[in-house]
Amino acid sequence: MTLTQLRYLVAIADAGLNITQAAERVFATQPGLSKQLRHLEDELGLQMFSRSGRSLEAVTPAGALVIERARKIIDEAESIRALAANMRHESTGELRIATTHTQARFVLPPAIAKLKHEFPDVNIHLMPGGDAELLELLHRDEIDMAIMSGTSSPPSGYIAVPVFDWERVIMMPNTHPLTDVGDDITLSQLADYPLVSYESATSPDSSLRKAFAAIELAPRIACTARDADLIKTYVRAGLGVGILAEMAILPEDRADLELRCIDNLLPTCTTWILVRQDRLLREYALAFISGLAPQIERKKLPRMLNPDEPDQFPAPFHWRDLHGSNCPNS
Amino acid sequence: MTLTQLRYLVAIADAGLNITQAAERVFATQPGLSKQLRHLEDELGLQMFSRSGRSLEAVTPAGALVIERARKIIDEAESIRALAANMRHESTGELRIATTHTQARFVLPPAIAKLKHEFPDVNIHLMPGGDAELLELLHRDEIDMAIMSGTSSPPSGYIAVPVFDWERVIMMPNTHPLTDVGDDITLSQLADYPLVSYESATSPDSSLRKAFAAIELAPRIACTARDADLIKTYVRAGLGVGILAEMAILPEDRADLELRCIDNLLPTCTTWILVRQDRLLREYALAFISGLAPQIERKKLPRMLNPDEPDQFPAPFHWRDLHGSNCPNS
DNA sequence: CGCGTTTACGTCGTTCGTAACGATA
DNA sequence: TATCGTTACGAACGACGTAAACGCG
Repeated sequence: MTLTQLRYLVAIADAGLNITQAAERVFATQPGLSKQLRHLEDELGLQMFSRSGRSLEAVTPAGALVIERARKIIDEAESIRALAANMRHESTGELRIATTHTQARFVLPPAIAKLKHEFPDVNIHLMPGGDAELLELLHRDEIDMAIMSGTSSPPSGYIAVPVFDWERVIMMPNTHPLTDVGDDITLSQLADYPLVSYESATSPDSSLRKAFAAIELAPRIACTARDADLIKTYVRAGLGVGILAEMAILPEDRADLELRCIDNLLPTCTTWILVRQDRLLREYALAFISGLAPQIERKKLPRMLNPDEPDQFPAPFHWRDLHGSNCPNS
Repeated sequence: MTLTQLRYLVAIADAGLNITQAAERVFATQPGLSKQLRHLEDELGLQMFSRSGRSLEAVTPAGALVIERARKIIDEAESIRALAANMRHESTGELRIATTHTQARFVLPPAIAKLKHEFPDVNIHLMPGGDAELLELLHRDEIDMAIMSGTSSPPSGYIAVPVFDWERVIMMPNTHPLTDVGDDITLSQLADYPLVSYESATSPDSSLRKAFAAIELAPRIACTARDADLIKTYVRAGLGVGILAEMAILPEDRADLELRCIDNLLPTCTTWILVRQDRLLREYALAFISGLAPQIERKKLPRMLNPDEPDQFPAPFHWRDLHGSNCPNS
């Protein structure tokens, strides 16, 4: 059993049992992986994958157990490498962040700029995606951290660093009938108009749907997008009332769009940074986290990320307390 | 970085930074380990050990972190091998148990006989030792499990399976003055005579000493031994009153020795099986555990030993409830 | 001078890539 | 026929052990 064999094994598992594709991902040749897989299976005396003909069909129960442990091993090995790089005060490397559009476009830029300033030789890769995709990337270890939001508790199985709380606001053209209602708009009034919001609003357990369901109404979602800029475009086009994150509001939006805060209508969201357990982060990744979440002391961060001694994270700030309110009616 | 390098690294650490000795333990040559250590250090770009001249002096802080993770890795690798052997229903292997003399002599024999009957091809190694040595062996991964007892909670950092509860009894020659006192002997009466007990009684935080300290007396320990048979010998020789585990009483002891139960004088002891976390046990090791601790269902055992889902262990039986009482006065 | 580490060197095993082959949809 | 996995083979590398040299107590 070698580390290489285990790395190949999980690569094959992660590539959906396609050895050729797995070989590309680990920068090796397909026969190499085939042979190493066979060697591993010979040594352990059991098949990791069930075969039909020559191609891999499914992961065997035994294989699943082995893969699970193999992941831990390569995780720890990667941690050793990261640890060594940290000890050498190496300031080059990669930082792969998967996140939603709103975070990438409106929240992360200052933190990334700061990071680039402190660590100019770090390559930052931003990967946009929906929540499920982010978790999948994190699980497959293709990213260092995922940054995502939610109204309830964060997904388990990862370390979740609370970054900040935020509210949703509504947005409509100046000419929209709802502008005459005044400052305090209700959910039932909102239910009268088509809405434009994030893709996640289509999920039946989204906080938006649940809020409407609580008063026995259902929102009419005219269209959805992952992209806050697209939502604004459709709102401007008159497709409906936009519901989006307060971070997404730019000063110039106020020129032609009417904003309203609806803090009491929808639950507060929290943005988390998700990190794999037992994965040691590079120095610059820690710097990035504490740059994004200033309530967390930089030097306490390593201990907080250690799953063995679960130090509690401090309560996050509210976005508004740091960046001011975008709400004329609050 | 290879698994071999990591194995060599922890071997060197465990051998007290003596590469030659480490080489013997891993069945390799000393230059081989030297070179692999150097390669690892070169690749990681940092020294695992500080050198003075040509010999290793101490573990560097970075080295300690690496070794810690390396241990996890070889642990997981070992688990994969064990898992594979289990899946193949292989019934050969080694079971290395470190335990105290009392357990080995009076408690384990039936369980070991049963194990040998079920798995005739398993080699069982029993290693006697004091509590500290057992923990050290367990930490160094030279044994599969440690079986030891205590009155308070078990040592942390390991999985502790409670096996059974037991009491201490006192033992003296027929001619001893205390035999006239009657059934209810008190601590202050005991304090009048020299005692013979286990080595652990010399420790200032032993439950024996603490029990005496609670009534502001100190026991006079005439002599101590790890070995219950030795304690009996010295009691027979008239050196003092023996205090030992009720499991250590044999029927023939009643012929020339007087026994008394002192359940209310000293706290109840619990015997635990200690297992390393994240270490997968072989099938026969699980069979041994459930043979020793019948209150634990065999099929629930794997889940209970998984540190991720801490299933509670059932409360252990009392020794007496399974094996009858050795006490004339109870 | 003994103990322990390093260096040097030759051998052996293993890994890896290229290329050809085979099976499958 | 395109795709994917296996087999074959040769080259290169790396690991290992033996033997000798080096420092240190």
